[in-house]
Amino acid sequence: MQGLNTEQQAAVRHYDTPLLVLAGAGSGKTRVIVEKIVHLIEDRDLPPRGIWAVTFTNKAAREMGERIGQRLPAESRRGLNISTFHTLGLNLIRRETRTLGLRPGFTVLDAEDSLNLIKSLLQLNEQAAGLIEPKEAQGRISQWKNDLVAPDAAAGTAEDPVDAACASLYADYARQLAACNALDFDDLIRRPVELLRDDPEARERWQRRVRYLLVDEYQDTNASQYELVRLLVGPVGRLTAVGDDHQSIYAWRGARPENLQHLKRDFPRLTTIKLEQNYRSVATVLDAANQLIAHDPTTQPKNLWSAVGAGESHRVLVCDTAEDEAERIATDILHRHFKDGSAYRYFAILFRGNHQARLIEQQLRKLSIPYVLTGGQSFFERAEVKDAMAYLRLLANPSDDAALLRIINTPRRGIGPTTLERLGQIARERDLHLAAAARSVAAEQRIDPRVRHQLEQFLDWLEATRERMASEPAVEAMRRLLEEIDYAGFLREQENTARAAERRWENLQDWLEWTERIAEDAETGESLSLAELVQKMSLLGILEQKTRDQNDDAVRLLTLHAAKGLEFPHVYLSGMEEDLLPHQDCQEDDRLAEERRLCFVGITRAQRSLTFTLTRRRRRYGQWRDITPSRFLEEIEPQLLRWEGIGVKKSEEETRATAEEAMATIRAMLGSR
DNA sequence: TAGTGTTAGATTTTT
DNA sequence: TCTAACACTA
Repeated sequence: MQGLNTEQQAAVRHYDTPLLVLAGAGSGKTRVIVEKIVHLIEDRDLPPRGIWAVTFTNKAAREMGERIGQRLPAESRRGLNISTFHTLGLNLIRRETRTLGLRPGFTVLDAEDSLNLIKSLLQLNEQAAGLIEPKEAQGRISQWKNDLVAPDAAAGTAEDPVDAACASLYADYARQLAACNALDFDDLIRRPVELLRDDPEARERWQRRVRYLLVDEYQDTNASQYELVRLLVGPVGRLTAVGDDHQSIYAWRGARPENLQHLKRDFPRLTTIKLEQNYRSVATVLDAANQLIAHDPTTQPKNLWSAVGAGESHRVLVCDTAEDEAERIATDILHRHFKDGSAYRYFAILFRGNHQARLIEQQLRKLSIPYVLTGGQSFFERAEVKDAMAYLRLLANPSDDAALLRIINTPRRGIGPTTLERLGQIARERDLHLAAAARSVAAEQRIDPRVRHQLEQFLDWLEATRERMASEPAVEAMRRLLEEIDYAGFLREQENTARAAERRWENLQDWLEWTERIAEDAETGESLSLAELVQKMSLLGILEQKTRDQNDDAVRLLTLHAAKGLEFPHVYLSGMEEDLLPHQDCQEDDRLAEERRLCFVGITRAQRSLTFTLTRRRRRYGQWRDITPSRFLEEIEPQLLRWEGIGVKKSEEETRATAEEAMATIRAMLGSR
């Protein structure tokens, strides 16, 4: 309890009724959750395995685990359940596999697999083909799933042809997933909810297991996640929910910030505690944040204050073009790095859209400023990693059609689209998964003998490998598998340069090491089965370890969304312009309010200094457009802002002069050492 | 199956 | 204006 303020202590101690902690930005909410878990174990004598803490990201779960590790010795925290919503769902499904009508070794499809599946189903569905885009259908189906609407119910409520077509596709999709013994991400929440809702015995079993539940970032829960919370906690409601409606920025993907309000409705004995003392930022940063968020009509008022220090007013840099903006940010950082000796990692540049990062990256590179770009999609989508995963998945689950489709001709085995098309037909006719269809075809005359031979060989090889896997560590088997299919050779064939092939091969080596770590990492110490391993890996994503390695001294580039939960001494908020922030597609009330909160999140990331930047004109889709400063700047009191560069239109020459001046400063500083 | 032409669309994203 | 995904052709 040491070092906690009165409200924080109250939140930690509160036990008998459900609790909602409205935790303002930087108010030490993770600390409260961690201390509360310690309190539950040490003072309330709850067994660790009865305590469940749920987060949204693996990163948050890991951090929480680490912080608990610093507070409690291993033996007193053994069995503690700290995980993401999805991992919690997966674990529940694993224990209830049969009850749910799944076979062991079921697959968890990622978004890309699910999209591919939808694409292929779309072609077959006469009602839907041509009428809808795969992405659109995927989004609609996901919405239904998150709202716990079954396919037939969706069909029943569909109001227009597009909706009806989506509903019909939803039915196909559900059927196909069942046939493949596969689940998508949404199912990891939805299936447990349905089970707990419809099966009183299962519900009781789980409510006994969950003696206390803590949920982080409650404003980000969607309808099914909230339902899962309710069902796990039962009517007694041993629950602490921590959240902040001011930081609700994910409504666009199904989050229901009103779930904060619903808690009062569903748990009448709910107690609410507000945390308003901020431990992160100087006063001027909080002033700006408070003033801005006061304009949000959809959220509850909250007033952040801090004892960190007064702080200065915030600069607003008005730049001519986006190039100019990028350059001024870069030179500014360079200046402050050398002049004030601030490490590069103390700076973060935030933006609304990823495309804005491009120019900034260029400028940083030009000035040799080290940076890391968080988020984006590059590493996640690495084909080589997805291929390897698909092999593992297919070995664990022979009916994983998505995995089979991905790798049956990778590397080339002469099994092209025509063959696959025919296989798909046969599979549908006889109600088989693709591998089984291939097996039955191989024994028949319906397909070109050469292709038939290829198929047979592939299936035999797969079977042999599967048997071997039972008696050998998965990673070893996987190494051998990659040799056998000469994946390295395949990469060399694919890539133009040997270097590129080399790099991708190295990615795979990284992946293998990572796999090995996960295989051993099981809490029990015993190694995981292939199916367990694959399931766990599908939820983790290789992204995790990569970002971890990047603790070096570098400027951070992030989207506003990706910045949530982080803090930096010096923050640059770029593109403070109408149509960018707020984004042009978010002019309607609710969405506009969310844009404002996004800006609020950006501001509250700053510990010591905050710099807004904007341009006068920007190229948009090839057209030059005059820019209006963001309305959000007007919602902050003028005396808090220090505008620089208004009315001064910089010439090319002057721009260059700025850069040269910066370089001269640096040379001087380096020379004087 | 690689190579070329055409067209839409261009926010935020975790699991 | 640029890109990426697709459909079509050789």
